[in-house]
Amino acid sequence: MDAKTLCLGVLSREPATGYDIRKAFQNGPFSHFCGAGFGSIYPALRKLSEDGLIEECPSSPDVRENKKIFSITPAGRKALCDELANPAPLGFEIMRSEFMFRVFFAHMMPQDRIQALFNERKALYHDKLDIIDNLLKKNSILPGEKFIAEMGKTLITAALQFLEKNTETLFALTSPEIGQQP
Amino acid sequence: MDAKTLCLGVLSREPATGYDIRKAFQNGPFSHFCGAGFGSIYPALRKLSEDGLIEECPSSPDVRENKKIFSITPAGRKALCDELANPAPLGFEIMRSEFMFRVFFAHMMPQDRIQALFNERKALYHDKLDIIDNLLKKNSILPGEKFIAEMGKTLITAALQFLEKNTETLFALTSPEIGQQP
DNA sequence: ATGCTAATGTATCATGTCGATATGATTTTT
DNA sequence: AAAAATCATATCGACATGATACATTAGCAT
Repeated sequence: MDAKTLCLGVLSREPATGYDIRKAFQNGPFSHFCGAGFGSIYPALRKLSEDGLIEECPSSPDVRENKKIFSITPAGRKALCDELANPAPLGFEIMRSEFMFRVFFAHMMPQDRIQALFNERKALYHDKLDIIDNLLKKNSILPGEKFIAEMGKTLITAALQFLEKNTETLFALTSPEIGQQP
Repeated sequence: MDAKTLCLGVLSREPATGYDIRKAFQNGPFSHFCGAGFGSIYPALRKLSEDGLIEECPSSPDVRENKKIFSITPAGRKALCDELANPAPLGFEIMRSEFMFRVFFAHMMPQDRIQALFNERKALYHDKLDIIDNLLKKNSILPGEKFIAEMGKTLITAALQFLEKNTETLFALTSPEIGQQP
């Protein structure tokens, strides 16, 4: 699932600029299961444009110059449908967590540093929950979108609860004084 | 958190070949929260070697020729500790799921295709649970490792339960006959 | 024995992605 | 009116990914 398909997916909902698309990945409805940066988005938009899957909306006086609003074309919508229905085995299901990597090596870290990690991670989970809760408040939400938002909420809530329940257990098992052990 | 640090982390547990490291990311104790392919691992091992953070074990007659077993050096262990204790804000916490991306657009897909997706994803979750359960059976497991394995188990179980509980809800909300809607 | 398949192992390449950065316009705050 | 935040496009180097190539070893069936 490359950046082109991701952008096409975002644009299938409503016309948007490259900037808007990035927001959809950062804070928006896609933020908890996919993403892309400018370095992927702008090249993708160029290619999609060349292939006629999206097109630039005609400039209008009330829109800032050199701001490019793209909308999906019928061909683009078909391409997205085809890609979605593609029966090839599911590709990525990737969980990458620097938090987990660090906690994995808890025995090599000073305990106050682990504590800080936990607090930081809990705060981030709360932020993500807020984003999702806002999504769920919209009444225009489609079934698939709703399902995925609720799935995200469930997973993040589970992570949060796990952290809250098991923090003390971990601390009890790691000695406070151990920091560097070369 | 780059490939070098990831490899260093794996090697801090026991000496390993590039191939072993990849297995640790694919099926091993790191498989549910980080990863890297050969294209990242071998260059990382070369650089770590150049920097003296790991070293190649001397060849022995009972080990196959041109098989390179690396072990972490004291300098490498120190570098890992420093990196782990680094108080810079946590970097990645990335969830990328092609499954979620597709289900998000459930209204554009034939219902039997969604059903197939669900089954495929459930099977993968079960595989991952098996891997983690095997990790938890080892009695040499360290506290951090155990914590992360149990966190992974919790998250995957939550995902699985969510899918099982809510499949029917989603199906009820998406019309069976809708496939392509251009 | 012999052939066959799967697993082990190192390595590289084209392509794509990430994070940082540059640049400037517009809006909001002070 | 100045300052700060946000909006918006774009590119660059460094790195990651997935595919592929190639060779060895182990198991195992015929």
